[in-house]
Amino acid sequence: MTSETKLERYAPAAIEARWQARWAETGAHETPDTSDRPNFYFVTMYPYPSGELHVGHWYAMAPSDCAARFLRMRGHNVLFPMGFDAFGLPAENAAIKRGLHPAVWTEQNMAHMRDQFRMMGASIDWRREVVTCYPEYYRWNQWIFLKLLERGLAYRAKAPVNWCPKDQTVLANEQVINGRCERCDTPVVKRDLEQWFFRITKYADELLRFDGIDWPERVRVMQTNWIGRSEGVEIEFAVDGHRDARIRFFTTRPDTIHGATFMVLAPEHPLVQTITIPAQRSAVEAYVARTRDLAEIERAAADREKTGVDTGAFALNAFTGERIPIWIADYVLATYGTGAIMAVPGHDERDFAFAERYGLEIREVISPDGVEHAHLAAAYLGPGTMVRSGSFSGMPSEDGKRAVAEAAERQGIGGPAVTYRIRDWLISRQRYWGTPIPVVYCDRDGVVPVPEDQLPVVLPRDTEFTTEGGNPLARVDAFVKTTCPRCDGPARRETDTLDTFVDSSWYVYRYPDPKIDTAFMNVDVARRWLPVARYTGGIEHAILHLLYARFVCKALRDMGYLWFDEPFRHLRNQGTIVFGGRKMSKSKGNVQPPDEYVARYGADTLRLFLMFMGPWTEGSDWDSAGIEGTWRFLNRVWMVALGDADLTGPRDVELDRTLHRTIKKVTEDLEAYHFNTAIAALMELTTALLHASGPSRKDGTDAVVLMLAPFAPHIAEELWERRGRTGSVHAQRWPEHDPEAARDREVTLVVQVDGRLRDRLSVPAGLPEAAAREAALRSAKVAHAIGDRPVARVIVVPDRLVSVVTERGS
RNA sequence: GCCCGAGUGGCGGAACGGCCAGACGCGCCGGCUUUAGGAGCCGGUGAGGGUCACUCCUCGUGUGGGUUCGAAUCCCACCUCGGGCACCA
Repeated sequence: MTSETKLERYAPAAIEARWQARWAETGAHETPDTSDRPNFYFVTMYPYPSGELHVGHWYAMAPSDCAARFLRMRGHNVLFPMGFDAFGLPAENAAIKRGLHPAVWTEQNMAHMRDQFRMMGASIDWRREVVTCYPEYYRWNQWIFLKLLERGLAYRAKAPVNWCPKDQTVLANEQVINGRCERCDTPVVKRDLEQWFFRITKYADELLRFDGIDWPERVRVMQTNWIGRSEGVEIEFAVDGHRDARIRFFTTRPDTIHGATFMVLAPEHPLVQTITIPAQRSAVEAYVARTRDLAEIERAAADREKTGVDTGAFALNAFTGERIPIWIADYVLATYGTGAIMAVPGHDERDFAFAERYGLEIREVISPDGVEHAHLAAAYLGPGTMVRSGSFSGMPSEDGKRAVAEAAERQGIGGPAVTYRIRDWLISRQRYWGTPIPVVYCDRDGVVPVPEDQLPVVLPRDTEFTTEGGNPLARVDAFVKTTCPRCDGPARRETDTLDTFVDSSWYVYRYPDPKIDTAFMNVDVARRWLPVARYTGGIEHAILHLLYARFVCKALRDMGYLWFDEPFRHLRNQGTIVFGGRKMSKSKGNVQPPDEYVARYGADTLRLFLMFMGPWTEGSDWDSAGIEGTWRFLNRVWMVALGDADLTGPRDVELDRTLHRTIKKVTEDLEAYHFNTAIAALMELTTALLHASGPSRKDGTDAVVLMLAPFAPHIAEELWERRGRTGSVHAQRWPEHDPEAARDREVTLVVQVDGRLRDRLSVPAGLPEAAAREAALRSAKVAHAIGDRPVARVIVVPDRLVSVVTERGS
C-alpha cells in the first residue's frame, strides 16, 4: 500500500488534545432535556474519588462511554452523567496520615479525576455532576432519612451488630465478607449497640421479584440468595416450671417434630437468664461471655467443633409430651428465625453432631424405607415415612409437614411462618466523613428529628483527625451541643454519620437537575429521564449498592415521590480486571496508571485495547502486551482513510457484501456490549479496504470511520474532518445495513461422508436440496470416500452441507 | 458443603437454537523496505505424517462415557479453576 505523496503520520497526542478542547468549547456533551430524539438515560456507576482513574476505572467506563455514544448515533438523546461518591473512609484515613482535611483531599482528587475523564474522551455532561459530600447533596440524604423515619422505615434499636476494630465503626451485614470488613479485611466482632437501621426487610418479598427488568441472571441469583426467603412454621414449646415462658422456634421440617429430643437457644437469647437453673448459672454465663468475644469468622466456621452448655431447664415437646433439655450453643444464631431451635439430631447434621458430642438422644422419626431402625450412623436428611411419630406414623414425610403444621395451629401453639436471611440495613457509622444523621437527643423529648426546614445539618469543618480512634465528630463541641427543636432545652446531636451506600442509593435521581434546592429531585426534568434505561458497573455491588438502591426506590415510590418500581431497567456488569492475581484497586496497591499508555499510544488506542481484550462481562487479566495490535489497527484506519486510492470505477460487490455484513455484526454486537468481536469485525473490514479501490472503498471507509466513532472518538472525529465531511462524526447517523447487499450469491457446501469432511463445493446460494445432493455425489473426492459401499441415506442442509451415510458407516 | 460460571493453539480470545474448529489480535518464523536501530508492508504459523510444490491423510476444544448421519456446542459422571453463599434451623 504505497502512496506516492507522503502521508502524515497518525499523532494521537495532538489530535486528542485538539478535539477535547473543541468538545468542551462547543458543549458537545451537554445533553438537552428535550430534543427531536427520544431521551435515553445511560448511567455507569460513579467512582469513589480515590485519587486517579486507573486502568480498572477505564475498563468500566470507556466501554460504557462507547455504548452511550453508539446509542446517540442510533438516534437517541443520551444523557450520560458522572459524579463522585465523595464521602467515605479513605478520605479520613488520608487526613490522619497526611494531615490533609478530607474535604481538601477529596476536592483535589476530584479535580484530577475530572481531567482524566476528559483525557479518556468520555462524553459526560459535566453540568449535571453530582458530588455527595457537598451540603446541597447530603441535605437531601438527610431529608430521605427523615422521610423514612416518618414512615417507620428508619428506626433506632439495640442489636448485636458487626464492629470493625480497625475502622472503628459498625458495618452492615452486606459489608461483611467472610467475616471480614469489606474495606480493610479485618475480622469483625459482634457488639451490642444502639444503632440506626433502615427496614429493608419490609420489602424482602418485593425485592425477590425482578419483573420487567433486564438484569443478569447472576445478580438476580445473588440477591435472591442473600434475601434467603424460607418457608416453614413457627411453633412454641412451654418451659417446664415457668408458667409464662415459651420458646418460639422456626423450622422448615415440622414433620420431624417427634424427633426433637432437645432445644438449643442462641447464647444471646433473652430467655437464657430466666430459665437457667442456679447450678448451671456460672457455666452458662461463662459461655455467653466467651461467645460475645468470639470473632465472627471463628464462630461461623462450619467445620469447627460444636460447643454448648446445658441450662438445666426443660421444655415440653407439645407433640411427644416429653421433657426435653434446653441447651445454649453458638451454632444457633440470635439473628436468624427466633434465635432458638428444636433440635432433631436424627434428621439434621448440626444437631446430630451436637447430640453425639454431648450424649443427647438421637431418634429416627423419618425412615427412608418405612422400617424403624434402632441406630442412626448419620442424620438422614431426605424424605421418607414418618415413624415413632404417634398418630402421624406411617404418613409420608412430605404430607407430614402440612399435617404437623395444622395440628400445631389447632393446638394454638404455632402456624405457618416465613423467615428471611436478610437483616435490616444498619446505616450508622461512627466516622466523621459522611452525612450527619439529622436527629438530636434531648433529655426531655428523647430522640427528636431535625425539622426539614433546618436542613442541612452541616458537617463541621474543624476537627482533629488522630489515630486515637473514636468519631472525630463527637469531639466537636460546637456541633454536638445544640438545643432541642421541640422544647428548646439543651440537647446533643447524633454524631454518627450515614453509611455512604445511602448516598449512592438515590444519586441517579439527582443527575437530571443536581442544583435544585427545593427537592431531592426535579420531578419535571427527571420525568423526562427516569428510570435509568441502562446501568453498568461492577459485579461487586450485586448485593450492596444494587440491593439498597432497589429498596430506596420502592420506599420513595410508596411515599409518592417516584412513579416506577425499579431504578435500573437494564443492567450489565463488567467483569473484574485483575492485575498481579487480584482485583485492581487502590486499596490493594496494584493499580496500573493509564498515563503511560495514553502518552505513548493515545486514549483511543487504550480504550480500544480495553474493549478488545476479551468479553467485557467476563473481565480479564491486565496484560499490556497486546496494545500494539490496536495501535496498528488505528494506523491502518488512518492509512485507509487518508491514503491515496482510485475511487472511480465499478462497485466491488464482494467488498460491499463485507461492508454490510460488518455493519450488521458491529450493530448487533454493540447492542449486546460484545465490544471485542465488534472490533474484530472492524479490523477485518479495514484490512479488506486496504486492498480495494473504487466507490466501494470510499463508502466502506466512511462507514468504518462512523462505526469507529464510539470506540475511538478522537481519531474518528479527525478523520471525518480530514475527509472533508461537515459536522461532528458523533452527530451522524449510524450506518444502516442493507440485507440485499449482504446476501451471499455463492456459498460453500460442505460434504461429509460418514461424518468426515471430504469436500467443499462452491454452489449458488439457495440451491435446491436435490441439486445439492446431486452435486455432492458427483464429486470425485466424495465418490472416492464412498468407495464401493452402498449409500444408505443423504442428509442435506440447504446452503450448508450434504452428509452422506454409507451402509457400513452407519 | 451448597449454588452459579468457565476449561478451545505458545498467549488473549472467536465460533456454542449441532454442521468448514481456531475469526480478530499478541507472540514467533520467513521475505521486502531501511546505512542501521525502530517502524511499516507481504506471507506463514493447532499437532503429527506423507512423492512436505499442489492436492492429501490421521489426530485434535479438561477427562471418561452417551445421544446423533454429524458434538467445542446436547445428556451423564468426574477433574480443575473462578465467583457467590456458608452452622440460615
